Amino acid sequence: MGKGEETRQAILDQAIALASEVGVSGLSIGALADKAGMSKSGLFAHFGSKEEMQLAVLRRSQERFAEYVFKPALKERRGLPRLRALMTNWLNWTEKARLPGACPLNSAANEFDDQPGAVRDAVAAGLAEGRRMLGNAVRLAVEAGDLRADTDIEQFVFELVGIELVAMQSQRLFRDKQAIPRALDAFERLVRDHQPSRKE
Amino acid sequence: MGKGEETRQAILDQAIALASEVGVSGLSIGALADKAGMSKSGLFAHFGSKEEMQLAVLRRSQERFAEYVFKPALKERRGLPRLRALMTNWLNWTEKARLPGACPLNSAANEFDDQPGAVRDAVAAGLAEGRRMLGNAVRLAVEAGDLRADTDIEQFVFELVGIELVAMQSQRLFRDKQAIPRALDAFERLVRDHQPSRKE
DNA sequence: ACAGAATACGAACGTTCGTGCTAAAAAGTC
DNA sequence: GACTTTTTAGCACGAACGTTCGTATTCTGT
Repeated sequence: MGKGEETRQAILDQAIALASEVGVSGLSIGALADKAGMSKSGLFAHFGSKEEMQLAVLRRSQERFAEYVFKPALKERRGLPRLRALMTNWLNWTEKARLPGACPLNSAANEFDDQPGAVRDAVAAGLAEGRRMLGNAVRLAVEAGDLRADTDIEQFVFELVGIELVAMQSQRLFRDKQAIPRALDAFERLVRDHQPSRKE
Repeated sequence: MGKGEETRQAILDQAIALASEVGVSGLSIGALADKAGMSKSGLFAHFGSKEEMQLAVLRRSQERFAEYVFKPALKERRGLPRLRALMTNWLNWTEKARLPGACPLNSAANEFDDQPGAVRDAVAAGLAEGRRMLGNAVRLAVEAGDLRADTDIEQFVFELVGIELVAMQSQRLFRDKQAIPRALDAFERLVRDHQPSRKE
């Protein structure tokens, strides 16, 4: 890895941290350059445009997300244990990744949902992939017999995402210490509702 | 109502619409002045500072929210019917209010959760009040015997908010037509889980 | 109709925005 | 160690940002 790629990665690490506080659209080249300890134009040269920088930040965020949420969950047994691990990793990942603020992907989802363009597309694709992988974990839980066979997987994922979103709002906006416990309670209720009947 | 107050209200109506597309922090005085058909300085004089304008927009959004979500729900019988009305009104209110984008309060919640200051405080207070009123409706449903007496009201509201948030993300980011039906399904499942036993 | 107040405008402020251009410094290659 | 390529800094640009100020216009009460 040449010097260029090295500093590029360092920039992106700072960028993720900054974006988690001010959002992806609030990420300005000048402020990021200051934080990274280099000149505006020097930093700019790595990306060529602000939009390209935003896309790079999103890609990097997604990598980190996979690293902190999906990868460790693979150690758990397919089915409910893995699904539960996914959920708890998801609820804690920004903290584990030492981000000072919110999940950049989620912030960007709110900022760009009405701004057509490449950034919006990337955000949508990123979150869609997250839902897809979550759906896969749910499907495995069904196949393992941990959830009822007639479970509506998309609906299940839909509700999981809702639990995550409200937990983040409660935690970040209201500083509610009970946010994660409440989210886990909601998760367990959801699972209980889809428990296979005993005789199966 | 003098001329001043009149145009001030007109400005705020435009501001809510614009904020629903670009967010409350993305709301710039110049762009709003263009949209309102007046000069930057003329508009600015109505508020004295950008922050004051943002606070006015939030207050106005909250009024509109109450008008479209809470007020019509009062026509329904206390208990489950009113709660259901609240939920459907909530899921559709931006459309009913003819906002071109998302709920400004929700956007602001994401933008300001890491930006200490008066705006953040106002957003938190606004959403907290929303949760409180929702909690009140849940409590009435418990008292009416529509929900189990041991219902954890805060937890119930928590899950309602989650349903709303994921519905908005699905609708706005993914243009998912099934978002509202899925949200209503989730709501009915939540209600079913808290149904009083038959013999009571 | 007229005086006084309220409201709106245009111009300009200093700053920051994203983005080029050019030259210096650093890194990689032989 | 010289040469080439890559990386960084410096400077400037036009535009937009929030804000101030002085002046013009429009409203309001009498």
